[in-house]
Amino acid sequence: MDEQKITLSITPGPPLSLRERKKRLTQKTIEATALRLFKERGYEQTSIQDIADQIMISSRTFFRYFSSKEEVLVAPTLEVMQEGVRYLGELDEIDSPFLALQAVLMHMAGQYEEQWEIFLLCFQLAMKTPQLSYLFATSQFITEPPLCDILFERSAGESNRREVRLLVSIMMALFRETLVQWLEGDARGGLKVLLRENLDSLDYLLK
Amino acid sequence: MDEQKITLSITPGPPLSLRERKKRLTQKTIEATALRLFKERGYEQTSIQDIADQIMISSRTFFRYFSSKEEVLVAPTLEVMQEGVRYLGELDEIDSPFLALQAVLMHMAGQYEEQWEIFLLCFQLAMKTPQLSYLFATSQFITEPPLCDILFERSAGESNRREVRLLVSIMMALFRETLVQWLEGDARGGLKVLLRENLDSLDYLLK
DNA sequence: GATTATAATGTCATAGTGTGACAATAGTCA
DNA sequence: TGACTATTGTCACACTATGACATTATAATC
Repeated sequence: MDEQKITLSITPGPPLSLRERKKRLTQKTIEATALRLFKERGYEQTSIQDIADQIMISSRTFFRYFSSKEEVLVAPTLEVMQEGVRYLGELDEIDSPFLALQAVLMHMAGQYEEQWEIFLLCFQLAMKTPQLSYLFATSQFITEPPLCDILFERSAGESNRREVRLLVSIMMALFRETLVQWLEGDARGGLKVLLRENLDSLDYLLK
Repeated sequence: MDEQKITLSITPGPPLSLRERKKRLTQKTIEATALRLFKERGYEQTSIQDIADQIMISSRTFFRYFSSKEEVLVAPTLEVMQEGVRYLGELDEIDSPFLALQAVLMHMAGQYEEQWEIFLLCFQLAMKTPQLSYLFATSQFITEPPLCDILFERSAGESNRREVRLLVSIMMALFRETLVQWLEGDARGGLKVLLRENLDSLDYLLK
């Protein structure tokens, strides 16, 4: 399992320089340490200084990797979303935007399932801290525009921009709701299965 | 028009005490002043102290009315959403959750149209400040649960909780997207008309 | 391998957000 | 008027976030 992960992270680009490797390491170390402390003491009870002290960096360095304290919690979601965008861009042919999006969501669901522990932790932290409840929406605003662009380009003629945006926002909402339902059940069971169920419910719900 | 507004705000409850009237006044004064300064100087360039100085209150008092600087921008939206919840609760009969929600959204659209200047300003501020882009989603998390509760109670037997939540989150996403489309066009034209169009698009979009 | 260039980090100073504790003031009700 | 309570102001404080500049580590060139 570990080998596969390593392979996956090496594939893009030439062998990483020492600098790059160190940067990724500190980034991941910050993320892991922050999440651990958030879990142990709570989000608000953990200061940037606490995190920085644990791994012997200055608090200034923290902000060079994450633009805010909250971003640590958003980062994992953002990565999955960007992977989803990449996936859509590499689809061979886009017959229907609706079906293409379904494939993208399924792909993202797979990512969530792989790293379910991290996402469950982020979710539980967000639930405990009202200030963070918007956390799931934030990635959406970054992800929707590129998804719309790709879909509009690749399926032109069939649909206009307004409709594509509407479709994407609805599908992302469905995905977010599915995700929440899954995490509320402590990520037990398959996210993909739940997603399939909710997609199938669409037909008769909107009558 | 003004009389109608006054009537509406007096109707619930007995005549307001001096204290209550003063509280509402300062609340609205803070909101109006903050929005004006945000517009003039920009959101980040306006400190709480700036706002407090303008109306001669202490910055401490600001935080007694708004729990954060951002909340000033969310407050107007929140009011509309709460009004939407109230409206749903007072519907005579809920034949279909889907149709009931359409009525709620139309009602909320009316509120937005009435105060379009405020919402347009909030939208434009959110667009200029990346940190605020999530702003539209935040009200959603407060609104969706009560909507779901009412719908589930009043239409029991026909649908389960999972499906109701799915429906609500999708409809709210549709509304949010419609709202953004409207505000991007500087709130010209009717929001209700646009909402009707987007609702009608639903059928063939999800195929 | 020593020597520049450059990227990353640390240090310091600072503006601003948000909160608790308590004193001072204003409104309420007898 | 006087006692009671809600609201506000003052003060102190911890924390977030950023700019400027010095310091250290890596990269690249000879």
